[in-house]
Amino acid sequence: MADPAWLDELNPQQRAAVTHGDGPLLIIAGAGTGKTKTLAARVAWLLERGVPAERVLLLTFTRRAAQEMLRRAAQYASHSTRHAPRVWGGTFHAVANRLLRQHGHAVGLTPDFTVLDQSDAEDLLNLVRQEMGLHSREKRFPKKGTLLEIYSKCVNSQQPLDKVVPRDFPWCAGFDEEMARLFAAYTDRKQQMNVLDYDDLLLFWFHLMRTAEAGARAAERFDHILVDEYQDTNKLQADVLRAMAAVKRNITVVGDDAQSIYGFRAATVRNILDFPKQFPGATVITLEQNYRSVQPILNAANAVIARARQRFTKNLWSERRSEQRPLLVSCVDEAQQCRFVCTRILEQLEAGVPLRRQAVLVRTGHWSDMLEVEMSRRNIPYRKFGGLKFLEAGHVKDLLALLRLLENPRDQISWLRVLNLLPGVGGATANGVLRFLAANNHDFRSLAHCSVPTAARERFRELAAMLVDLGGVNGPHHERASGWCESDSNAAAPHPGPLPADAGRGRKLVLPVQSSDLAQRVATVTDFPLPSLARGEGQGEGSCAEVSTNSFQPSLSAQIGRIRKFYEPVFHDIYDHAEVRIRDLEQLAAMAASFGTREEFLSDVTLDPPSGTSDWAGAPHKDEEWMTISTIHSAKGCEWDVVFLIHATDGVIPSDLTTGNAVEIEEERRLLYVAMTRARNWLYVCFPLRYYADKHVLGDRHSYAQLTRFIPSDVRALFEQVALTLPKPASGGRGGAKVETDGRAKIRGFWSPEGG
DNA sequence: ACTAATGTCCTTTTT
DNA sequence: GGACATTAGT
Repeated sequence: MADPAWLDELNPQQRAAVTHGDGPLLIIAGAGTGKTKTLAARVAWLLERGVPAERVLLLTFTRRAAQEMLRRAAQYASHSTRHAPRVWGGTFHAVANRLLRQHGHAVGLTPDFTVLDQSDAEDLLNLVRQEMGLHSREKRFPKKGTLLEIYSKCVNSQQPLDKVVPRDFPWCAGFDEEMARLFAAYTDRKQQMNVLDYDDLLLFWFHLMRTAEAGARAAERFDHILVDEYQDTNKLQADVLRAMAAVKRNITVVGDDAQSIYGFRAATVRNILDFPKQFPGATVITLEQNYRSVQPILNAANAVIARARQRFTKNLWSERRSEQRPLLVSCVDEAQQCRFVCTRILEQLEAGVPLRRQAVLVRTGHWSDMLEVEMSRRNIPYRKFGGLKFLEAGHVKDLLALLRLLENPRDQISWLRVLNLLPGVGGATANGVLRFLAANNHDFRSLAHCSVPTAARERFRELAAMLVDLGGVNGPHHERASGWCESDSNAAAPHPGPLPADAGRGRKLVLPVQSSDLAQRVATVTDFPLPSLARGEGQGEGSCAEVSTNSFQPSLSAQIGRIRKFYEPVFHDIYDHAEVRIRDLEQLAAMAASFGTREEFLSDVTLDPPSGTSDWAGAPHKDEEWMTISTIHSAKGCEWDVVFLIHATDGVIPSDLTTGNAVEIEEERRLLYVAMTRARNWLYVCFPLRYYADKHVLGDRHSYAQLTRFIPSDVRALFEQVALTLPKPASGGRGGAKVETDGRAKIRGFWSPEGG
């Protein structure tokens, strides 16, 4: 077969990677070496060679990356590659979600599970913790966020508590026994609720692969597996992959150990370093020619990473020459840093670099707060990625909770959130209602007979009416004792992770509720099945057909419309600034319009949350000009002509919050490396010398900062160094900062706090 | 006995 | 500004 013409666009290493035949392949692809292009071309090449698109699996770090790659694969468009969209593409979690809805029965799952996002998982963990009485101990028990981190790290690294806690959470020592019990209870509760958390998606996929029949079928399903960003996978993911590739061994992984920045999520650089051992006979190809950055930027970046240990040595080089070295800008304080960045952005814009080709990068979301104010003031449009998410807004979560309830009436977390919306309802009443629901097979119709305090009565009635209107699916299907159907194979064998041994068996639904008068009363009023439900009593014996006659589901938009009819009056009662917030609800509704089913929408929203505040509407923003503000993590895989890294101080990079162990420090070094290698032509590394202490702390104290330790003096020499100073307060406080090495700088609108 | 309002601490990175 | 603990109020 003749090679397609587009192969000529590739350099020899890229071409070797793209045209690699069968067998394991590791591509070490440095920053900007055409990794996306190579992977996309390989997909296209496989399709050209006649591999059916649906037998190719492309695992990426974000769904967006998958889409981009498949779009590019389709661009190498011969007739056969137009099928690229039929390739299975997505994140590990999204693919797990898809596979488990189809084959989950082999590990005791029914296809109607819902997925908990992080905050839901934390809330559930907290609920269980409280019920177990672990919150009131003499010594302070770890908080929910920490608990979930610990749990998650155990699962994802496949290591037991007593190994993880001393190493990564030394301050939580001494609670091992309680935590083990807590995590077991948490696992049980998820079963009762018919929900999976993020980690479960991987965990159950892993166990699916261990079942004889379904595991073999899953492994059979794909002829080729390609994995992007392999350096950011964890042990559990690697185990899943090994099982998926066990039969055909056609696995291609691409990554750069120097860009591994997800250790906090249990990603381990060992996966990529050990790949040749894990897959004996693997071909290793290294891509070193960088097509992105000018050489002076690479020189600086190479110098930063040169001091890291344990890596595939590679030195990036570029044909893009330039006289311009990256700039190292020391500012007097944060305010000056903001002014400098804004001014330079506008200068670059005038010089012909559009806003979309410029970006500001920060270590954590809040470090751009002051800059955002300044940018708004100067009318510089921007979008922010990473940091606070749209989904975390209370009112958005409310609406989603209502939607989830319809999907999975046993979702306690959503119930608690929804019930707390009602006036006069707190934890105790909510618990009572939950108990009541449990006793009535979670049938919405039973709510009509549930008593609640007077203050809540009217709204509660409206809620019940709404749920009954929309909740067609509510019958025997949901009445199995645990919602995890009988396991047909007992392959869900226990392992170091917290999957319970009895995952497949039926489990009695017992809600451990603190005894409270009201809860007892509410529960006893109707602690018997309602007449209309009696037929559903026998453990899941009702046929599904019987349910479906009752389960006409209105369109998703109609459902949301009906929900809003109930929710918006409530919403106005409890939130300030309703006018602003209501737009979010509209956006949510607009977004949902493009989804077919409720399940798809909910899964998508939890597995691939919109990353920016204005990420939702999509098309309307197409033509607008805006620049990017992003966390370094979210900037992975991106590039811009001009990049500003701000707050490059010690204490920010590396963060003061790291526990100080060498592994974490090394990751921070790579973070800096990732940030620097995003830049094509201009790189500004900025750092303020002085920080004003929080307003909460002692008056107007300030502290002094230093440049990050990852740019020591010998590396500094590779930068053009710029020191900004404040002007003398002669002209009544108005003036401009002087850029000592660059007289052109015109910084306007500057108001010196010291000078005034 | 519950809910709602007030007070105090800390504040990564993301599927 | 939000999470958590505590107190005031119904």
